[in-house]
Parts: sequence; C-alpha cells; structure tokens
Amino acid sequence: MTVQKGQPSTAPRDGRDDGLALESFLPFRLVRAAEQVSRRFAALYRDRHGLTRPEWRTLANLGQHGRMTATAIGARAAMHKTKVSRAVASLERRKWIERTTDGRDRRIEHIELTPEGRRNYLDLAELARGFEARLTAELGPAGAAALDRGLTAVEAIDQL
Amino acid sequence: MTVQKGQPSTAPRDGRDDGLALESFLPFRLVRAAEQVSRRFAALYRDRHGLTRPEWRTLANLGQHGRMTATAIGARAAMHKTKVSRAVASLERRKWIERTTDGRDRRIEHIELTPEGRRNYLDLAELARGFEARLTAELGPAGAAALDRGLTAVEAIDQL
DNA sequence: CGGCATTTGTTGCATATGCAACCATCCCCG
DNA sequence: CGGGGATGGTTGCATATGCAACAAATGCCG
Repeated sequence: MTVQKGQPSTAPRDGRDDGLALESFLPFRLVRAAEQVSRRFAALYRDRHGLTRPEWRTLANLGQHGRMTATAIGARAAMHKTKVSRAVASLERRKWIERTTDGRDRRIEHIELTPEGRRNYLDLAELARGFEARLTAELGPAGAAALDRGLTAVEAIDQL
Repeated sequence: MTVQKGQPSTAPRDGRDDGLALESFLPFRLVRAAEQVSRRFAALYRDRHGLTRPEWRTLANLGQHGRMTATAIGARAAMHKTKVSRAVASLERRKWIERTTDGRDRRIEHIELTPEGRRNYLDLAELARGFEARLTAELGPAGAAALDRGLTAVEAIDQL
C-alpha cells in the first residue's frame, strides 16, 4: 500500500518530518519533568502537614521575606491572586499567619507568620533542603548543573 | 532586638541556613518554567482548535504511533487514565478518532485517528514544531543544550 | 469446572483552579 | 470637592482533576 497524494493515510508517521516526536518535544518534557519532581515533593508536605501547593508556597515566601502583602506573595510565588487569597485564608484558619490592615491604605493587608507558623516553616524548609539534596544527588553533578543553566535560560525569556 | 534561644522571631531569615531561598529551589524553578512554557503553547492549540492539554497529548500520540489502546496512550503521555478516558471521549465526539473493540479481548479498545483527525494532527504538529523552534531560538544554543541535558537527567530518575 | 485476582476502561464525588465580576479604597485631576 | 480610573483583595461559577469505586472481561490455578 502506498500513500496517495492528497489522500493521507491514518498510519503512524513516527519520524516523518510532518509529524512530531512527542517524547523529544521540549514543552512536553519540561512539564513531565516538573510534574514528576513536584508530585514527589508535594507528597512530603501534604503527608506531614496536609498543606496544598499554594499554601506551601505562601508559607515559604512569608518565611523567607517576613511581612508581605498578598500581591507581593503572588508575584514572587508565580501564583494567581485567587490562589493566594485562598491559601492565605486557609493558613489563617490554622493560625499560622496573621493579617494586619495597613494604617494608611486600608486596601492593603500585611501578612505575617505567627510563631507557630514560623516553627512549621522551619520544619518544612528543612524538609525542602533535604529533598533538593536527594534530587541533586540523583541528577549527578553534571545533570544538576545542566538543569540549572537550562532553567536559567528559560527564566530569561519574557516573550515568545 | 536579638533573637532568643528557643524563642525564634517571626522576622525574615533570607539567606539563613535554617530557611529556604525559594527562587533557587529546584522544584519551584522547574514547575514555574514548565508552566510558563506550557501555558504559551497551550494557548496556541486552544485558540486554534479549542483543544485541552489531555486532548492535544492524546492526538499527538495517536498521530505519532497510529492505533493505540487507552492504557498505552496514558503511559506514553504520562496521563492518568481518567484524563485519557475523557480526552478520548471528547475527541470521539469531534469525530477525530474511532474506537474498535478488540476481537480476542473485549476489554481492549483500539483507538485510531480518522482522516479528519489526522489532518488536524498534522496541522497541530506544524504548530508545535514552530513553537519549539521559537523557544529554542529564545533559549540560545547553549541554553537549549543545557536544558536538554538537564531534562535527560531528570528523566533518568525513577525514584527519590 | 469455578471462584478469585487482575486488567481495561468509565463514572461519581470532592477538591482545585481560573476567569470575571465584584466590593472597598485610594489616587489623580479637572 | 468629586467622579473616573486604578489597585488590593474576595467570591460566584464553570471547568478540570484525582481518587476511589465500579462494571465488564479475562486469566490463573486449585
């Protein structure tokens, strides 16, 4: 059987130049790698404290930077403002954070860890450092260095 | 003010060895890079054909490999079987694919592109190649090569 | 032969998410 | 002053997702 002009068959085209090899397609590989790593790390803080990813990221930012507004958290954590809003509400219910309305501009809320929140942040930070160390070890020195440079290149892109 | 032993302050700890610098934390960077790239590519096929990501991945696999089962699609596309099931149902409603129950094992369904499905696959494959070319150009030769090696290292991990 | 475990795929359910609309507040200027 | 527009944050709604339970079919093995 021969493929006719203008009547493409539905047979596989692996390797043909009009198709696509998904397993080497960069966006696919990037997402799959991110999901693989992220799921494993997320399982750690989920099992330990029942945190979601937006909550973990919010906590991590507050632990690192101290008092912040919700907008600032969203910018640093690359999260949609609704995610931040819900994560902050949840962490407040846990009493891991406190809000204070700004005195001059009452739209703004300053968010801050409570002592309990900080304790849990430090605990999770240690968990994170350990995870990253194991990950880096698995990647090997060359692999880890390459990934770092590759991600730096992606981070430098602001438009496609 | 001094931090007391056993009474940690809630002040920022940027750079201290008991905290975490999120902006250099590998899982975070990986997820953020993946989301940035993936969102832009997803916008292309969403605007062009109204496809979701599971639908795109299913189509890409069928286009590349020809007739497949749902399980095989899930394995290659790294998707949960419910995602595959729903994507297949949706593509079937569009008449881009057809199912055939296997003669010997009637649990198995063979899934295959229709001619219309193949046309759209080829169209999207071209879109994908163009996107990847632009992405690679933005990364630069060194960045793209580093990313490739880094992702290869991640792909080699099977356990943490 | 017959029952139990396995495999393939679907669906109910609860949660997570993004968008858009919204409220409250503030700022800019005419 | 005062109204239009911008900003900070929350919420309703529709969709997307994963998990667990499920049905159907098969195969293993006593």
